[in-house]
Amino acid sequence: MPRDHFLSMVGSQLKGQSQESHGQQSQDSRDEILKAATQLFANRGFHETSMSEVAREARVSKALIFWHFKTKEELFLAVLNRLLEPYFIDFAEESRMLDERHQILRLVEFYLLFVRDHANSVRFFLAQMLREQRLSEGLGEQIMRLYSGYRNMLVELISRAQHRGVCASGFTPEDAAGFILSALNGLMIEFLFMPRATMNPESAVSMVDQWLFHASEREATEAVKAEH
Amino acid sequence: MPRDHFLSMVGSQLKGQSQESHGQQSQDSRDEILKAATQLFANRGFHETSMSEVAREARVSKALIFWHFKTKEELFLAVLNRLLEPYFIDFAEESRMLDERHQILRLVEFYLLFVRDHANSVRFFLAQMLREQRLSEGLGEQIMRLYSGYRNMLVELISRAQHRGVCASGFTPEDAAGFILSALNGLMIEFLFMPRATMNPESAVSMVDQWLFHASEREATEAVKAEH
DNA sequence: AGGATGCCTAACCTATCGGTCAAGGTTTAA
DNA sequence: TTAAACCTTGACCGATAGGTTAGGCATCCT
Repeated sequence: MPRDHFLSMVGSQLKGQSQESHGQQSQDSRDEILKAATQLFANRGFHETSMSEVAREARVSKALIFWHFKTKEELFLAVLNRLLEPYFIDFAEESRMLDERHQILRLVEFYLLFVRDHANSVRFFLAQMLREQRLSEGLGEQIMRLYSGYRNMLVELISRAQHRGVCASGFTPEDAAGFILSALNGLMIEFLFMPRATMNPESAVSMVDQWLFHASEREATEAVKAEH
Repeated sequence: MPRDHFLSMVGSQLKGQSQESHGQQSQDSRDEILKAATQLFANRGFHETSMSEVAREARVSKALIFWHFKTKEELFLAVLNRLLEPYFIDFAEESRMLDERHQILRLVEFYLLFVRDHANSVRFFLAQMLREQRLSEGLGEQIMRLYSGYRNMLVELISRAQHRGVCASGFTPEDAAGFILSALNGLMIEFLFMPRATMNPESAVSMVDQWLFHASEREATEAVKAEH
């Protein structure tokens, strides 16, 4: 059943980038600028970051930035793309061999690990989407696509597991997925805002396992480990 | 057991306000300015809003703003206070007569209704805390106090309910409160980001009721209604 | 050789930013 | 009546914002 590449859509990203192949020497400075800009935008946001700062940080003249990117906004969009890259992974690929239960658990674990490991950019995107709709139209769309892609995977997997009778079925797959996502987002919020929150993905995975598959706590822990 | 006013701390707010009683004529213009500034800051954020804009929106000269507030930052803090006011309510007062179960359910309902009715400022505070730590130090503290006040109420109520034997007790009150808060925050996220999310507080309350008190769905619905 | 093109900079431009100032009108109170 | 305190303004200030321009120095093609 080759519904491949649920989450792999690295192409066709935010509008307004489409950077053609330039010469090699320009690529270096362009990268330096992008690196600096990413750093600054992510830590301070769009309006709080000036082009002069970016230029200084990238050790480049301000005019060069405007040679690479027509406007500040275009630079910002390029940065968004850069930050967004790790969000697109090919999940189906790496978990094709697992049964539904382990795929679900892996998916849950993945969400939390991702938030933990990319806390900075997650925080940035959240703030960006809460504020400044204008600049984030494409971004919001993009992230919503990711989000509903993730949700659909969950729904699909739970549905399959239910049909095979290996999963609790006192609810629709949609409701179950919605519930899990709510819980995950709750954990995310806690992690992003409470400095000392530990955010233990293992215990979350174990709770989902108990809830969906009535696994004992011991079983659940082992299930996580078994995924390598 | 008079642990009064869990959430009532309207006094002692953000540093740097302390507005002495001015004459009456000044109060009007001050309010106009605050109203305009609140509007603008909440929709665009601090750096994206200029004093000239505020002046124009309030139909007042820019200099007058600086007569009322020494700096832009001071104006911003005053706005934060204004936005924060509805967050401080005296919950203990209004629910003293209810038993634990209904207090808990009321508390859960309150959280969701509040987020729904103050979506704009919630969104604003969230964005503000995700970005711009500098300006939000006091704010973050303040909100954390509110948040942990809320959590403590939950913990306390669940604990009492457990001791009276009217509440499921396969977990510590702290864990239960943490779980409920995660769920609530998950719903909040969904509501803030998904335009069409319905965010039905009743069904959430009913789920908590079923979970904590093993109430049937029918009972739970009635319990909510019974609170007036 | 020599122009076309690509990469890069110092200097500059205008608009707007947060903030000040000197002065004028209005109350209040002696 | 008059002076002090309060309220309000237009004009102004230096700094910095995003963005432009003219030109220098490579490199490549012919």
